[in-house]
Amino acid sequence: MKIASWNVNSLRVRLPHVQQWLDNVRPDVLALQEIKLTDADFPANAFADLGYQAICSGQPTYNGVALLSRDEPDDIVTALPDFKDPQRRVLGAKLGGVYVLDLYVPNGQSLDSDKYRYKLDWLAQLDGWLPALLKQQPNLVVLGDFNVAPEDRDVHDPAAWEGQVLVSAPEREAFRRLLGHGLKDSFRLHQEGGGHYSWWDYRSAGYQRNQGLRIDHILLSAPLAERCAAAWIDPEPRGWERPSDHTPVLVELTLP
DNA sequence: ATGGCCTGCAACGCAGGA
Repeated sequence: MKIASWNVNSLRVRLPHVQQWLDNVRPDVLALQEIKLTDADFPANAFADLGYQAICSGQPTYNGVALLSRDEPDDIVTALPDFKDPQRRVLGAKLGGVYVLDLYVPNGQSLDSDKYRYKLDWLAQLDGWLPALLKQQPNLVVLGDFNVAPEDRDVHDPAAWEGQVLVSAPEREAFRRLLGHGLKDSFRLHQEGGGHYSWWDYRSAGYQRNQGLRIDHILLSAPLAERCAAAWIDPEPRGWERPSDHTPVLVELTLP
């Protein structure tokens, strides 16, 4: 079972890339973030033509998440429990033998911003939910745009980024707390080295110079981590014409 | 060099991203 995550930075603009990539890679599940459109405008037919069922939690202009799957989605959730939030950043569903929780974690903007506080509160709320969710759904995949580079090896220039949003100590601690529930960062099950990124700034030719961050992640509960045959980043779409600033991240699970 | 670029919405610049 191949599962992927991609922040597309506007599904309206990126639909041709998503279609092309699905056709090339044929994942069983693709989780999208920053679709930036409403449920009414979601292009479900385009995905149906490629053999994917789709569910979506969208809003105008900002945020928005979606799940594309070959299997019928079940047990759908569209928000963190007990967390009033008009921003659409959460979509969970049982797909085949696994439960996939698609997240678009708040960016935080800067350490002195209200949005940073919101980001930390949001991550704390997620942290509080995980024990119950793991109990309900032992085969759990928590994936998406976490907007956190967990370690310095996930940052092209740690000195330049030190203390900034996406790498600050409280954000990294929040990320480590998620792993404390037994979730594994799938990429690090298979790759120890640095220089592997999922996002490159549009400015300053970041992609061409491989100056990026690894902020998109696929976390696996213990039973799935044991069955993780591969985890990788596909940088190719970032090099296409008019790309998203993120590129897809993937895992291959060997399910019984 | 504390900005560069991209998107959406609306209005001819802003908010937001990361």
